[in-house]
Formats: sequence, structure tokens, C-alpha cells
Amino acid sequence: MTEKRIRVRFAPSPTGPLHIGGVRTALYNYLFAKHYGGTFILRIEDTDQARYVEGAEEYIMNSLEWAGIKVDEGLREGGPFAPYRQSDRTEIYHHYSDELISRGDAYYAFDTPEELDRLRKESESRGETFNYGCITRMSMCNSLTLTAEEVNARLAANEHYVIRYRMPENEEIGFSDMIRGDMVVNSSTLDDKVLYKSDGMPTYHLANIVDDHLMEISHVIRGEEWLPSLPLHVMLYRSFGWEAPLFAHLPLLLKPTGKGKLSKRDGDKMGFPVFPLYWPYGETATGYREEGYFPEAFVNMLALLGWNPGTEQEIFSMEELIEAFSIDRVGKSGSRFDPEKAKWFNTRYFQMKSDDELVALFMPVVNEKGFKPSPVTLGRMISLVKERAAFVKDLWHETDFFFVAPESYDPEVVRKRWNADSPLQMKELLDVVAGAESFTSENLEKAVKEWIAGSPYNTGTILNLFRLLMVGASRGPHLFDIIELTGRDETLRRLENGIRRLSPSLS
RNA sequence: GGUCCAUUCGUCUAGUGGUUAGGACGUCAGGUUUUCAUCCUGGUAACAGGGGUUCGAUUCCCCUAUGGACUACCA
Repeated sequence: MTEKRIRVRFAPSPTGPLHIGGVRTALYNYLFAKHYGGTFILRIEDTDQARYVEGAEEYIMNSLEWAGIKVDEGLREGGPFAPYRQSDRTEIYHHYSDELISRGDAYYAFDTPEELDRLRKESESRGETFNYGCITRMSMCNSLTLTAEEVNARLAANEHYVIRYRMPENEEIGFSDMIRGDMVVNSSTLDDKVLYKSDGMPTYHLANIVDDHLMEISHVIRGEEWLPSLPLHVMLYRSFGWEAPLFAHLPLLLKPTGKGKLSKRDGDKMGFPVFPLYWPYGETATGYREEGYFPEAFVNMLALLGWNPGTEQEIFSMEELIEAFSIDRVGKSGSRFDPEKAKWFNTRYFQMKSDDELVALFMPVVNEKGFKPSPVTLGRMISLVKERAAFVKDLWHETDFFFVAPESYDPEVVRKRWNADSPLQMKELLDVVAGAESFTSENLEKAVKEWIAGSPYNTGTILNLFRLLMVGASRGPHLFDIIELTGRDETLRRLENGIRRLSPSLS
């Protein structure tokens, strides 16, 4: 297998934002190529003019870039087989459809869409499916049933036509898939697929085979939805006399719950993104990037959805994925997408980030809130709360009390902890804190605990109240660390304010 | 309806003709912690069903069920 140069392609249609299933397909192609030192190609399959969406090409390239999937040959990168956009290659396909016709493996068909529609409806009413193939083609309007003169006349008159593949009758087509093994299909169950459309564009089937051949693709790794057309593609290669690449059909990504494949609606309903990046056009949609996922976590999560290394390792850098990836460890059945596990991956990557990296990411958020801490100060705050967060955006909720005095006090905690003795206790505490010689976490803790030891109070009572007045709630890291970073003046102010606000009758 | 593909804890999955069927996420229970979270420990939970083949099947074969894809001049 490694004799041949490994060349794979990711070939999306620019019909909208790429969804995470598509990113996974791209990722598997990329990992496979890089594992063997091969080439990863991005080819845009835009032969359907009607479904073309402005901005989709950009979106696809930006998504791959964000995910760290580097394209070797493609629209932006160029390459020896350019152009890499099918709409820029139309003349090429024409040549090959002509070749198929001259070989007798394809034919012109003049049937109108209305006529085909009528036949489909008719079949449907009998509970059948109309099949333009070996049993019906001879009763249709095409170059098999028309005389050569008629055909030439119609072509000369510029009449609309399509070119169909002439699927052989009753032939066992054997083919093989790297994930699913060997399969056999009888050609009589297949239809005469349109290869060339009346608008002068090839269909996916033709363009795909021609380009994969011309671009010297060695392995086609694509979604399972293409498995039913694999026999057709195999036949096409045979008709052209070309050696077919090896195929691998990836199982689909399924909804987290319920039936069917993952869709945009699931994301909306269950509150997780199904797209890598924000999609600003038409119906807008948020992306993993905007939700605060790290691209490394996103990629790691996708890689493990349908593939596993056969070991118990779960955290992989891109380099490790490249090293470990192999097609035969890709599963056969569809995988339900689990948003919880996606979060877990991000948590793991978040915890691996250095304080400095997190400062750089979090500083803009803090600035946005109107605060300008030094990087050192912010770094100390982050190091205190880091383990409690999974996303950069969580950090504000974990550090807000460093910047802002409590505006209210959690009623639940007040009810449970604040009683008639509390104001006096807090006043005494205030004096202790005010008298502390050096305002460090360690010293403060020592001073406060010594005072408590010599008083009738118990530690839990005092410290919980102290926290309540500092934070406004029962949350946050080590209390004395909070106090040190908050500073003497602000700490005393919060104590005074708290006593006054919680005991209006006593003040 | 037809063609093809698939089926191990709730989820992602490992695994073998003879295993206490392993891990992770989730969940539950303890522990640590002055709070919350983290963290640690432990528990819960699976071979879709029925026939074969076999001394023995979760593993191999067949059938059924269920799920999925495709069935366009879309990809």
C-alpha cells in the first residue's frame, strides 16, 4: 500500500457551512495522508450551480485552518493538478463523457424532466420506484432507441439532453472497502445514472471519478452516504480502463438522542454547536470556536468519534493522532455525538494550558469589563481558579469578586449563617484584619486563626461569614488568597459594608 | 417499497471460540476541603432476539428485529 504515493482528498460542496461530520471526514483524510507522509488535497465540488452558497468556500478553508488541518494542494495553495475547483474544470469532463459515449458505455437521453417526473409518480402510485435502467431504457427517448440521424438532428438543434451511464445487465459487481470488506451487488439493481447534466455540468459521479484519477488520488475516504454509489464508481473506473483508488466509507455522526443523523436543529435544541465556526450568512449558527473550544480539543474529540487507538489513551495532540491513526481502527457503525464528552475534552485541554497562555486569552475579557489588571496579577488570579473552569469564558465568573465588591448576598447563605451574633463577630474580625502586619495570605490566615482560637467562636462560622462578605456567596478559592489579592483597603471596606448592609437595625 | 450497511453499559468504545467482558463520559455514594468547584476512592450499568456450527459461543453462519444510508439533470 505504501508503494504508491499516498494522495487523498477532501471534496466538499460549497452549499453552506461545513458541519462537524464534514470536518471529521477531512480530519481522517488528513491523518491518513500524514501518517504515510502523503498529500492532503482540498477539492471544491461545485458542479451544482443551483445550490452554490456565497461564502461557503471561505468557510470550509477557514474551518480546516482553525482545526489545524493543513491543506497541501487546493484553492489557496495551488498545486500541480490545479485548478482544484470543479467549475473551473468543465472542459475536462466533457472530453471524458464523450469518450464513454464512443465506447458505448454511455448514451444521450432526451427525456424531459416532466416526462421523468410523470413516470416516477406513476410508479409511486403502484408502490414502486421508477428506475431508469436496463429494463426501462429501451422504452425511453435516448440514443439507444432513436436512430443515429434523429440523435444527430436533436444534438444539432441544441435540444436539451443528458448523458447517462449504460449500466450492464445482470452482472455481479464485486468491490471492496477498507472498513467494511468485500461486497457484491448485481448491476441490474442499479440505474443508468446521469453523468452529464443538461446545463453543461457533470454530476458528482463523473467529475469525482475523473478528478480522482487525474489528481492521482490513491485513497478515497468519504462519508458512508456514498457507499450505495460505489458500484457505479467502480464500473466507471472499469469503463475508462483506469485503476481505481482504494475506498474507505466512514460511518455517520448521529444525533445525541433520538433517531437519525446529526443536524443543525439538534444543536439548537440541545445547546451545542454543530459547526466549527460561526456562520454569518442566512440562518446564522454559532461554532465551536465562538463557544470557546480550543481547536486541539475539538480535533481530539472528533478523532475519537468513530476511531480509537486500541489503547486507553484519550488525549492526543495532532502529531500523536497522525502517528497513531489507522483506517482499520475506524468503527463500522454510526456514532452518536455526545456534547458532554466534547466539554470534557475541552476541560482537559484547558487544564493543560499555562497561566501565561490563559492570561493572554482572558485579558481581553477583563479589559472589556473595564478592568486593567497587570498580567502578573491576572496570572495569580487565574492560577487560583484555573482548575474550576473548562472554558476561558468561565474565568470571569470565577474571578469577578477580585474586581467587584458583592452587590448582594446569597440569601440562602445569609439565612443559614447570618445571625444575631454575626455583626459583633465580624467587627472583631475587622479589627484583627486591620491590625495584621503584613497582608499576605499566609500571615492573614495565621492571625485570623490565632484570634479565633482565643475567642469563643469556631472557625467554620467565622470563615464562612468572612467569605460571604468578601464574595457575596459561598464559592471561590482559598479565602485568604482572595483577601491577599483583594488588598487591605478593599477587604476592610467589604467587611464594613457587609456588616452595615446585613444588619441595618444594628448600625 | 427496493438496494446496501450496521448492532457490546444511557453515550463513545476495547476485547476474545473458554475473560470476574476492560477503559472513558455521564450518573450515584463516600472521602478531602472553612464554601463552591476540583481532586481521590468506590459503585451502577452492556454482548438486540431466535436458531444453528461447536465440548463450549459475545466472538463463526442463517433468520428476525431495530437503526442508518441511498433510491434527483444534489453532492
